[in-house]
Amino acid sequence: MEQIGYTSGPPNLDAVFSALADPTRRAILTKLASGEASVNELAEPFDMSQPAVSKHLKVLEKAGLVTRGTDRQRRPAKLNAAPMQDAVAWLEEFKRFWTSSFDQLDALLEELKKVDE
Amino acid sequence: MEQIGYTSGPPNLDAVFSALADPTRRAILTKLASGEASVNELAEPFDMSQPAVSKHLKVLEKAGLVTRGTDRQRRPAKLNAAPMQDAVAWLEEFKRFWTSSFDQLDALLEELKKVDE
DNA sequence: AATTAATATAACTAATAGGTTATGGAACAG
DNA sequence: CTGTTCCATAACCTATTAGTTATATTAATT
Repeated sequence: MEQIGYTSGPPNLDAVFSALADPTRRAILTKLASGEASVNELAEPFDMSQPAVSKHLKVLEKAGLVTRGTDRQRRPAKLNAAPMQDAVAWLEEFKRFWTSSFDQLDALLEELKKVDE
Repeated sequence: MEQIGYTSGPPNLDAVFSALADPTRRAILTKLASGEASVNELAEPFDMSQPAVSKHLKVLEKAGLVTRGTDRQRRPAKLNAAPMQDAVAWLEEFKRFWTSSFDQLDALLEELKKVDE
């Protein structure tokens, strides 16, 4: 048994990091953190057309960060933060590895000290 | 006094997330976690030309994730993980906010329960 | 001084991103 | 039915990205 990731399917780090690389999309996600929102609601604060926001939502959907519902004519966007765990996991794994390199360096430096004594 | 960020200058989240969105660049960073490396050393494992790697390094430099040194003709790349803290900070802040929204929802649900009693 | 090695830069290409306006379609409201 | 609201899609534009090959630059070697 092998732990593959926190989300179903392969963790698409490219898509997640890429989705997070745009300030409009980060703002959308932040807004969605307080609850579902319709496309128009999301578009309102931005100096941007409705289709532009729809496109951003599609990018977020492909990254798995957003799902869409149905409520009358509205297709409210809902946050799914799970894929962010993939990003966090990569960063933490990186930090762990990086730190261990540092530890090795520390060990090496300790060795060198001993030789000096 | 206000805490602006963990790195000097404005935390360029766009550049950092964008830099991390490419698998080649993540691999380069991972390699650099074990120590400096020359452009050729970095290019070797990839089926990719040297100029392509130089370009990736430039992207990483602009994101502040890599600095370049000088050693004879080599210009070794060195990891600077600090800007990753900006990404981590955004994700943690997001998680915090998201969680608090959940707490609010919990509180609301508790309220609704009470009304039901 | 000439050659080699390591890297950068230029010029080009194809694909993708991020925006626009215009239009289409589904779900209501009257 | 008719019109309106909400959203998606199409077609288009421009800029950026990620790669290429070819060439220039810089430092070391002989």
